Amino acid sequence: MDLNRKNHLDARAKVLKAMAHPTRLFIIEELAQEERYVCDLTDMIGADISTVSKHLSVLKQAGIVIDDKRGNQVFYRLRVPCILNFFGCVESVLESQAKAHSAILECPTR
Amino acid sequence: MDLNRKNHLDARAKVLKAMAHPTRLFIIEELAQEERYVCDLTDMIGADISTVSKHLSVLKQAGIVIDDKRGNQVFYRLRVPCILNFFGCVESVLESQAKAHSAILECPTR
DNA sequence: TCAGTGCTTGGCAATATAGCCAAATAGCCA
DNA sequence: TGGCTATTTGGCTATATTGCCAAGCACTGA
Repeated sequence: MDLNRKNHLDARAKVLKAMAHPTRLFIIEELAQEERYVCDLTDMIGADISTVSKHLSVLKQAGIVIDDKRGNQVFYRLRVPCILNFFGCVESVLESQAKAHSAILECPTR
Repeated sequence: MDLNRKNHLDARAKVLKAMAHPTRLFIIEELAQEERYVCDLTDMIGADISTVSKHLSVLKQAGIVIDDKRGNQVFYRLRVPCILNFFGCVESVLESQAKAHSAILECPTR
């Protein structure tokens, strides 16, 4: 396989991997509504604050969110607002699982 | 967090997780062109056939591909052809990493 | 029925991830 | 300065993932 292509696949896989966790998807959805600071998210998620902080750091590393320190709070927001457009097709996959096992599906029109 | 929402996040995370590997992204791209059988893909990827078979099984479990046995070959194809639409936004994330670190980006028009 | 091809599964070692607690850091305000 | 709040980092254990080899299974064709 072409090295250039390999690098590209690696880069895309990293972004997807960062998104591929329920807590991080939750964070992405919330940040799509409005920016939040860490304690905010921690209350909603109900995990240890250090756990939430680490999830945020994964998302930041992947370039999905950016942080903004104000006083002693750190606010996070989406760096790429379209990130949720993403899910039209994920939803199709999920619907397909609920349906007949061999069908090839139409794509959603968005 | 609402249990219903949690289940939904779990389900979406599973699909993303299945996609979040360079070899599996490669397979998805190839299958977007045309169906392939396992040896085909193995040659292109250059890993052990058992490794490729396991990647295919991950994609199948996630509902992303379906298999079709003909003779003693197994052909795979995408179950949800739109899966590649997915990447417009992933590309934005990648471009954003190449650019100024704090910018909020426009979404691609597709 | 037997050998050969194509694919999957089991088992293993190496590596990565998740989540908690405790400790460290940074900024605020008295 | 000292104490407080908000957040990150280090360290740990439990668990999951990856990729190889070897073994097994399914189909084909002589």
